Amino acid sequence: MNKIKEVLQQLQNLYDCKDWWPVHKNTDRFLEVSVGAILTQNTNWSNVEKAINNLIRENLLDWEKLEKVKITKLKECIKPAGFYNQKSIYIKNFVKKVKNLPRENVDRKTLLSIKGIGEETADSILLYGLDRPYFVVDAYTKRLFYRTGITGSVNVPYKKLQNMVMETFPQDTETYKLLHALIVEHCKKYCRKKPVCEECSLKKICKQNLK
DNA sequence: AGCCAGGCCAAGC
DNA sequence: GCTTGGCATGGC
Repeated sequence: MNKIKEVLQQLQNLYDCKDWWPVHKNTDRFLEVSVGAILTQNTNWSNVEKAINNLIRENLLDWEKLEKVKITKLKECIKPAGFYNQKSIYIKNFVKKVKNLPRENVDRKTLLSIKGIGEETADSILLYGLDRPYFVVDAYTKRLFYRTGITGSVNVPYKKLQNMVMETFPQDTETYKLLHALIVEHCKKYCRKKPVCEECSLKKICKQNLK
């Protein structure tokens, strides 16, 4: 039997996740998701929220405004999200490249050509900002897949993990949003860096338990 | 008081 | 191609 199906189906039985990338009302979803995806690189979401709220308060969550705003001002706003020197440049790079592109022309390759946007950030933007069917692989995914025995190493290349999911499940945006949400939910609660295996519902099927 | 969080890039093998 | 170090804040 397929381990990846077993684990993810189990998660579906456990959690009731909704459409989950948080966005504010009356904002450009594509822009807000993109900025959020950059800001959340190796960063806790609560810090990202502070940064996004600063941007909204300063009326800067807007393509034109972001392009024109002084870098020092941008840094000030996003400071709570950490790594603000590089992230401010990443946001500028993104806005400059994408602002005048028709959205149907924004594809994975385009995003990856922007300095500051790697595979996970690109796929997050595509899935949550543009409703394109790309499964997002993150640190949680790698960790969960490794510990449960879906993969044999923590260091499986991004594309390989993504393909595993995309070949196993329907190529459908709602499916990929749900699966990612389930993984995050479970890993935040149980499959943390320091795992809480005793209370974990995957205990019976997880490789960790067989040791 | 450390450790951790929804990565990415550049430099060095 | 793969590994390593640097980047920064706020919450627990």
